[in-house]
This record gives sequence, structure tokens and C-alpha cells, in this order.
Amino acid sequence: MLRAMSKVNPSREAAARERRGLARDDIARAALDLLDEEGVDALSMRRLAERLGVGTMTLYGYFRSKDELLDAAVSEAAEDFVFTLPDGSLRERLRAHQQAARRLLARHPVIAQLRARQPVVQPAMFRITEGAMQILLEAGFPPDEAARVFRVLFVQVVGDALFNRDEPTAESRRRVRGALLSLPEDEFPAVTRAAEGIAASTGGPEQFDYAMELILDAVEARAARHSAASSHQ
Amino acid sequence: MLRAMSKVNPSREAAARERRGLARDDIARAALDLLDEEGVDALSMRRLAERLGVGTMTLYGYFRSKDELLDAAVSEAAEDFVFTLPDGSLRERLRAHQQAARRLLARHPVIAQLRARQPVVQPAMFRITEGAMQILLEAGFPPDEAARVFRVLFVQVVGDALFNRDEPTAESRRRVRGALLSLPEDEFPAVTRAAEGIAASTGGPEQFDYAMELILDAVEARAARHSAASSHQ
DNA sequence: ACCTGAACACCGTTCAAGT
DNA sequence: ACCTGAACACCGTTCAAGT
Repeated sequence: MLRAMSKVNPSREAAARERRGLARDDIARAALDLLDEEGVDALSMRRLAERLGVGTMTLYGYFRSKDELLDAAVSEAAEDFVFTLPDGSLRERLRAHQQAARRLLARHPVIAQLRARQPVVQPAMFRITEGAMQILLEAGFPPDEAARVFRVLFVQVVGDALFNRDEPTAESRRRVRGALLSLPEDEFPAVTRAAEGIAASTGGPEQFDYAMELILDAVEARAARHSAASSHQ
Repeated sequence: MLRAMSKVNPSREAAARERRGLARDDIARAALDLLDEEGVDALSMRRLAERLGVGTMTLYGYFRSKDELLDAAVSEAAEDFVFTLPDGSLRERLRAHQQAARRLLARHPVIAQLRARQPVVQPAMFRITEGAMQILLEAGFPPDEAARVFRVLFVQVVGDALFNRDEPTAESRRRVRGALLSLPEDEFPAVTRAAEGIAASTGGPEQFDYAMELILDAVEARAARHSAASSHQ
């Protein structure tokens, strides 16, 4: 579902900006700060308005609804995606791209959280897509398959941000392992045998890197099949 | 974070069940029905109590909080995971496992949605882990690496349920393609060129299958490196 | 002993009144 | 023309009173 991305009323906003220096982007940035600091549940229209020193209903002069404000905050967050296409092999380039995406999602966890609630279709987010698609097309993938490969990587990187821990600590690993070992061993032989490994796999850079290298193995192998085609483009 | 999975008070519950036929599982099942029917935002303690014909506060006699009730509802949902380990190659077995997981997540979208909000550590969910771990261990993966491979598959299947459409219709594809083609072509050359493919890759069984076969390519290749080790176990 | 209405401290948003 | 307090229809949960 595509959301309207235009301002509620440009001239009205311009007037408001002149009067009190408040612009749509300022509100979105303030919302993003609150989101980054205290999480997605901490953002309410009332709290944000208070922080900005305006009445709650003033926000509705800039955004039709809270959802529209959240979209704008995610868009603001996406601006922090920094990636310049490096030279190198397909693998090296995709690895660099995915690391940049991971850094963005680590800096703004709210992106992944909101992506789970509503499709985010903001031009700023497509900069991420664009980077990966350039790499894949240049490696010789036909556009349709390049899109499918990107989607796999996208699901993995956003899913990692959402489902995996930032870094499983010794304490969290111990806790998870304990929970797994308390399962009935006859019913869960494999889980109890691999409890240590499962606890370690619940997040962190090692798991992210393992996931990426695994997928890139397969992407590289498929790219080889297309390399002849790419030389004709 | 592990949550308490024990009842608030077993004897109290037994008494209540006798009196009105209401048990903890009944409430969790009713919550799951509401969740499946109307989505995660539709479930409120007030609405659920009304549906069950009890006072709102009665629910707090069975569950300490709404979060605990949601955990129980997910646990209830996980009971619907049906999977019997098939014979066949590593690839065939993992494919069957992931399809079973996908069916579960399609039947109860709330599992993926709640997994995004809070880690779900319920014994019922570990049946999914157990199935995959058995397959991977039997294929010769060492426990630690089997756990990492499972985690990649887990992130992909839950991420697919959460981020991808059930099935991109002709209409939704047209809409996404239109949005992509409206981006400035000089800034987004790859996205505009592959707009059709990107629109098609936003979900559906084809995309799920592509993702799985891609990842299974790599899993199979790595299994081959371990197959010598497995014959010694 | 068990159940639950009233109340508290919040929400997003509509509406009408304020300047 | 713009801003916003009051009000509405909801929340989850605490507390005390009801049976």
C-alpha cells in the first residue's frame, strides 16, 4: 500500500516555519530521536508535542495521522544510509552493501520494527534497493532474478535486526542454554544436544556474518551461470 | 528473556474450570481466534473478556498480564505445527520442514507479528527447532554450525511471513511498479530498470521458493564438507 | 475465596472554540 | 488563518468492594 508522501499543505507549512521555525522534517526528526531513545512504544502524539513545546493537535497540521508521522520518521532514518559502491568482486560488493544496511538498522532499530507493522514505501528506502540492484545487474543477473536475490538479502538483514539480539552476552547465552536443557531430552534430542550452539546463534555479528557468507556462496554460484550473458550487455 | 510459563495458581484454576468450564487454554485459544480473525491490534482484554462472557478483570486471574496471555496464544498457535521427518536428501527434508513452518505462519500470522515484539520462548515453538536440528545433525553438521544454519532458515521463513505479501496480485504489482517507475531515473537506474521484477519479488510462493532453494544450495554445499565427519558419529 | 466494577493513567483523533 | 483545549472512545492495570 503506497501512502501519500506529499505535505498536508505546503503554503501552510511555510507560514508555520516562518513563525516558529517548525517544519515537517523537524517534527519527523524529533519523532525519530524519541523512537531511537525510548523505543516504538514510547512515541505518543502527546509526548512528542510536549517535547516540541506545542499543543498536541498542532502536529495534525503537519501530518494527517500518527502513521503518516511514523512513515516520515522512518524516511528520516533512511537518510542515514551511507554506501558508496566499492570496486571488487560481487561477493565483496554485496558484503559491503549488507554491512551498510546492518549499520543503518542497528542505528535505528525502529526501521525494522515499523517495517514489520506497515510496508514502508519511501523514496529514501529505495536507495538501499538501488545499491544492491546495481551490484547484481552489473554481475550479470537478469533483472527479475536480481530482484529475487535482493529480496532474500533484504529479508535476512531486516529479519536479523528484528529477531536476533545485538550481541548474545555470556549471561543471555547461559539463560537460553538453561531453558533448552530443561526441555525433555527424549522429545528434544537435537535441541538439547546443540543447546550451546543454539544459544550462541541467537544474534551478534558472528551469526550475521555466517548468514551473509552462506547466502553469498549461493549467489556467487548462480552469478557464474549468468556471467556469459553479462558480457553481451 | 524467558517468561514464566507456569499457571498463576493451578488449584484456583481447577476450581474455576469446574465452576464455569473456563481454563487457561480456553482463554488462550479464544485470544488466538480473535488474533487470527482480526489481527494483533484487535485484541484487547476488554474485548476478549466480553467474547468469553466474563468480566475483564477475571482474565487477570489466569494471566498476570496481557503479554503473558499473548505468549500463551502463540504457544497455542505453535501446536498447529505438523511435521513428520520425511526420508530423502538433506535438501528434500529441509524443504519439507520449511514448507511446514511456512504453512504454520500463514495460518497464524500473529506468530510472526508477536515474534517481532517479544522473543517467544515457549516449548511448543522448539518443536520447529527440533525438526530442523535433527535434519542438520543427521546430515553431518557439527552442532554449532547446525544451529547457525537453522537460524538463517528461521530468520528467512519468519521474515518472509512478516515482510512479504501473501501473494502479489496483478493489481499490487502494478501499483508497486508504478511507484518505482516514478522515481528519478538518473538516481535510480537499476530500480527503474528492474521495476517489474522488484514488484514480483515482494512476496508469494515463488519468492519463498526462490529464497529457500538459494539458501539450500549453500547448505548442501557445506554439508558435503561435513559428510566424512558424519560417517564417524 | 473468588470475581469484577470503578477508577487511574494513559492512548489517537474529532470537533469546536479560541486567538 | 492558524492553533489547540476539551471531549470521545478507546486502552492495560490497580484497587477495593462485592458476593
